[in-house]
Amino acid sequence: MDDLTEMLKGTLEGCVLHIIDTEETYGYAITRRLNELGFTDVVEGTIYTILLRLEKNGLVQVTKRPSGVGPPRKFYALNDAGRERLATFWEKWEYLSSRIDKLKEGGR
Amino acid sequence: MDDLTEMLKGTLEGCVLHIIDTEETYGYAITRRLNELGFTDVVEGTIYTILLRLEKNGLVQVTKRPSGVGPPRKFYALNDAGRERLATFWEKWEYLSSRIDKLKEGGR
DNA sequence: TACCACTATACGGTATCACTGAGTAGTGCG
DNA sequence: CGCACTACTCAGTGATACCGTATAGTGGTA
Repeated sequence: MDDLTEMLKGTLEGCVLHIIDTEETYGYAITRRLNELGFTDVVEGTIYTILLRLEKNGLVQVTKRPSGVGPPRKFYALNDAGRERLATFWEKWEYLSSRIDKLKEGGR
Repeated sequence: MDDLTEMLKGTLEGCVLHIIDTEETYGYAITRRLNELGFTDVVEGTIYTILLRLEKNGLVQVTKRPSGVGPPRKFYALNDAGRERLATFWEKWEYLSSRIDKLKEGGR
């Protein structure tokens, strides 16, 4: 699938929030997970900017832990604000995708 | 529904292309149509920037016609490049929305 | 030892897009 | 005359994903 960059704006952050919500994890692993899930072109740099933003906006709790196979990892977990943001994301996504699908069906 | 701005990136242009594809129409009317379809916060200025971009990128054919109730209207119709872009948009949308839905279901 | 691959994060800069706000202009109605 | 509605333009803003480069730890191999 060619360039999804623009379409990912607003949604990629939501995907990251969702992954963190299902399991406390770190940037490198999140990137690999997204790649598996079909977001094949997403690279580490993109995810790290999102994670730093989440941290700066107070949506996550961060824990640094040694790795054994490389530099220490920063594990992320959602706090209450993060879970709220995630819920809002899904609401927006449902709203938008339903409108788009309706538009496609030619309905009004 | 509160701010959808970021999530609309990449998709709003596709919606405009779709509307133009179903009927030769103009900016003001496209805005009203989108408002009816649930994109309640979309305003004229946003649509005009998209239309000018489509024109600049050679995806539409433009015809100016007098209105009777105001300044002349610029009617837009898709050309071959525009129809191709629209098809690509739907492919991307299907791809993205299927991945997001799968992510939400917790599937892999 | 030296080199490379893989793991892991940070950060300055860029492009693109939706959006804002201000301006111009035509018609009709009180 | 002023106001509402119609209709378009354009310079500037903010948010986001992405790129390129840098740094650093571990382990394998020549």
